[in-house]
Amino acid sequence: MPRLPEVNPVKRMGMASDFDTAMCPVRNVLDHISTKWTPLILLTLQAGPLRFSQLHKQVPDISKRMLTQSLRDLERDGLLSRKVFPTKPPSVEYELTALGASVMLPLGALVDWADKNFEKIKLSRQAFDQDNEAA
Amino acid sequence: MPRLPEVNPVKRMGMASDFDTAMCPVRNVLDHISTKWTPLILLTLQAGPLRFSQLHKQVPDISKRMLTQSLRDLERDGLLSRKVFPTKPPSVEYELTALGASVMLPLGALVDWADKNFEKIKLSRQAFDQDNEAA
DNA sequence: CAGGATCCTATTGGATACTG
DNA sequence: CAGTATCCAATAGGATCCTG
Repeated sequence: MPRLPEVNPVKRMGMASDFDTAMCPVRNVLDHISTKWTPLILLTLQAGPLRFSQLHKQVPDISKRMLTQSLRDLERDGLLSRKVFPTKPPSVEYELTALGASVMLPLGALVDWADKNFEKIKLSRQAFDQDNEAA
Repeated sequence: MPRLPEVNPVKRMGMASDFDTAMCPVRNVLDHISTKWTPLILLTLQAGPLRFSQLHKQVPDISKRMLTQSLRDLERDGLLSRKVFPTKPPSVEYELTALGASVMLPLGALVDWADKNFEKIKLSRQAFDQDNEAA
């Protein structure tokens, strides 16, 4: 997903642009929600507001760089709020907004689905890989 | 997302592995469902089975390469079936499985959410970008 | 503490050409 | 038709160092 300057890259110039991806909510919204990290972050914040370092500990394996970037994306989309407390050293608290909380309904359902069907999927993968051992 | 050999890359050796990502359904399942293309493909197949070329036309902008790869992934996870008809030239039909159909409930809800909140999100982005024009 | 900046590697993914 | 193979450009993302 591109960062801030959301341009519409029409690759095949002169071909009378076929489809405006910037107009498509599925692409435009889901691309931000369904990255490697965002579901984990949103899920973690569902229990309540957390500071940067707390999040860093609770989301396994994420780097500071990606955490910062993901948090900025989510803040920009209005899914969470960022409050800076002028302590020294500063502390910053992240919290789901109403919009962010609202996405957790469908997103939570998807996570539940993943939980319930994980075994089934692993079996399917095994079977598929065995069939393709004609390599 | 890695292809077939799903190994667990423990980067910091000797550090007593902290977290097994292969055990986490959110990572393991959602990473496959929430890519750039999979939601579009599943959504398209919801209306009924389609052949490769039909899918290629109906999913905007996807390349043959990525379509093939995404279809393989979804087949491996058991979300869709692939039926080859021995015609000449061959035709191949893709269809949602029961499992694939079942994921469309939460996934469809997420898409609906994206639709409903797209405007709100675009406004939030505008506001955010304007505030940050202190660059 | 919460990041920003930089560097560098790995992965993603498009374009193109070829095949049963 | 439905891919596979190859090459190459763009992006993601980790590691490290620096700062108010």
